[in-house]
Amino acid sequence: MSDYLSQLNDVQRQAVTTTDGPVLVVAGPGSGKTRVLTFRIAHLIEKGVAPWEILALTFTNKAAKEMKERIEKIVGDKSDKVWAGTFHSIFARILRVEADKIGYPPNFTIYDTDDTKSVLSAIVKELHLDPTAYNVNNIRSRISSAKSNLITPRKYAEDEALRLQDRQANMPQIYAIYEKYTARCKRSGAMDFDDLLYRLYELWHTNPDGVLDKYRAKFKYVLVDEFQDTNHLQYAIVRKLVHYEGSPRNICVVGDDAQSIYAFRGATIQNILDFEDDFKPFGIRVFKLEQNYRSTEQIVQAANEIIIYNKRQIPKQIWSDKGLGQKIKLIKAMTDNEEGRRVADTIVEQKNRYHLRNGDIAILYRTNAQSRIFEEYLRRYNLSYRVFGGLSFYQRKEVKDLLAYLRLVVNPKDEEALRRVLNYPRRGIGDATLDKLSEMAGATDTTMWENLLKVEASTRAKNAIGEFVALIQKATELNGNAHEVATYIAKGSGLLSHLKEDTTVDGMARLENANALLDGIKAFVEEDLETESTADKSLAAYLQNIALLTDLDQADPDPDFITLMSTHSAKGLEFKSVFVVGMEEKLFPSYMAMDNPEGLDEERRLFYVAITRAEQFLTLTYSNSRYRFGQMRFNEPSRFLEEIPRDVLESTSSMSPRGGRTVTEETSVGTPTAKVMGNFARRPAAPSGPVVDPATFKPSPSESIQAGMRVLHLKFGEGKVLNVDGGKDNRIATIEFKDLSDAPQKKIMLKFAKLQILGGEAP
DNA sequence: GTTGGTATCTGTGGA
DNA sequence: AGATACCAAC
Repeated sequence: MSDYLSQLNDVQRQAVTTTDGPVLVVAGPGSGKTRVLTFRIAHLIEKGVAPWEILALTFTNKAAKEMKERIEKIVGDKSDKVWAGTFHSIFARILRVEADKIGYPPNFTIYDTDDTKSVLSAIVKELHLDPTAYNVNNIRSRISSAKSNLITPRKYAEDEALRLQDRQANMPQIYAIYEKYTARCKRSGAMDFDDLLYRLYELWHTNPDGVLDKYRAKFKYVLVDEFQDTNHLQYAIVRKLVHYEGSPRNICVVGDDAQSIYAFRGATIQNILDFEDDFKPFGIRVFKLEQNYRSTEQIVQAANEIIIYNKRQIPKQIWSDKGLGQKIKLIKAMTDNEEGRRVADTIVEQKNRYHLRNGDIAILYRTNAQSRIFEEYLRRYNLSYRVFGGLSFYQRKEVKDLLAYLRLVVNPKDEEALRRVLNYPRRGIGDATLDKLSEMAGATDTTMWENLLKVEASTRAKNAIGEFVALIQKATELNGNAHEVATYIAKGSGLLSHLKEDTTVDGMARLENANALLDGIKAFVEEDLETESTADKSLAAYLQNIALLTDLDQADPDPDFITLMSTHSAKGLEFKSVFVVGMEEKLFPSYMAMDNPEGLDEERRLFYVAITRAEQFLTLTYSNSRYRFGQMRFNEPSRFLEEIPRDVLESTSSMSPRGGRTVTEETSVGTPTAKVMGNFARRPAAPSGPVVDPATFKPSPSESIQAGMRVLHLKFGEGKVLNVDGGKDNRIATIEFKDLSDAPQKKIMLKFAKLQILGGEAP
């Protein structure tokens, strides 16, 4: 397969074939980013680079999976050997091998967010702190961001600025919690999600036995996807690997500042800027992918104009040649219920009129909690759908309980697992005993497990503990595969019979879930048994396999389903028809982000991500009222709706008389939508920009715009055309606006531009 | 220690 | 509204 290069445009091809030295690819939505990444890897392999010398890091399992599949299509089986995966999974893989060098067992447990929160609340209790002031979510995010910025517990304690912030937030003891939490994780042989990064950094930084040099020699080519979503720590790790004296610096990062949506967990687009600076002395090449192959022009135009409202961005102009396409549809509903019904109605209509399949359609929302109403209507209309995100299978209580037993068999130090199941199902070991155990462990720096048989307790408790320990030990001695051990535990612990006792509907669902987990373990043991006789089918291997999974990986009986997911998880996906729902103030943008400009910009980027998922049809919906916190709330339409250019909007409004049918009136295309926009809360337009009175504004034909002219723009006011680039349909003007102090120069696509010529001729 | 009731908080996003 | 946290009674 060598004609793959012909499937690329010029810039893409350069990004693929510039294999050596540092490369930054700025990739707009739908610009073929994954294609560039996968072709680049394939190209490296064809050039003779060994697959295992290539490291490709992504953010989500989904992205990693897609990348691997696409590489396989080009180079075949060799693709297996490429180190492609999420930051967390690749780093976990390395850490398992090197664990002993940093004082961890190779079978270390990975704590998920729930485990972390549970450890934290135990610590808050032990330190006799007020749990209302010490909110575990807040503590967790403080600790997480400390780790992401390479601040150790000791440094934290010495950092006056951080300590002051904590005092002001009424949580002066965070530093102590951080220290205790770190110690407890280590004692439990456990790492949380941040530790998977942090400990790898520590490993490479301290470099015991020259371990870093080993990986530097191994990974000759490094690629990072979604670079705009990396945090300081992730970049520090990557830099350790490729940025050193004598390194060939074969690193390629791909990202889009406009799609950075994880600042809330420490991601920073500063990394892109730093990357440019760090590698400038080493001949960095920058490629911008600006052609969008996904969406029709009006969707691209809307996206371009929205993102202009953001303060900081890398200048680029995304364009499409897919034709104007359909206008963006706007649906206004009176209630959240009506919103659900009308989205379902529109889906039925689109399916009929355009012959769309369910799989062509997605409903995107800001918060997972919004999915319920859409589910109800889709079910009522008999439309097959699937909800992604939210409570995943592995987060359900009954699944976590069984998993906790299994974790304990693999790693008896795991305190969280022990706390979870020592008295579940009930066997008469209460909080008092648990507290005593914890205290003993803390005092002697041993694990709770080691103290189980020594602890002072009632006869009943002591007997129960004895049986419990015997059960776990016996499971360990079984030495069977994952499924044998799991079945033994599920029965022997009384967990299954306990679940069977509950005959309510919910109770039966729980039993089913526990059985589904056992089935899943069985499938794990049996898969590829013939082909890979050497594959590790132990319980430890199973747990490692699932620890970093998020989505429910069940085969769907009906593969043609409508996708329901959060705007965050939609990144990287595309659908013919996309519904972005709940376009309301305090919801999208989220109330959490509304009070600061950075937060608002991130919400806007999130909206940008959402609308650029659409290939042909984009529908935005909002509701006047919705239930939140069990109460009816009234919200204004989202400010983002106002930022969409009116001439790409088509609007539909409705009245739903009590018990009556929906009356739908379509506003004709092209009519100025003042009537609709009149419903919006009025807000100043562009940040600090002047607003031109639309009544007196008369746009000139775009062909007549030439360099040197003075022009008027509806949002940015008066400016001077510095130059005009590109030909025919895709002429792009660089214009300096005198009233925009921050970033006066804007690139504007003339085809869509609303510019009025004020004077000044082409020289 | 367990049970059952009431009070309280939560409800961005994800590996 | 729904889950969890907490408290008094057994």
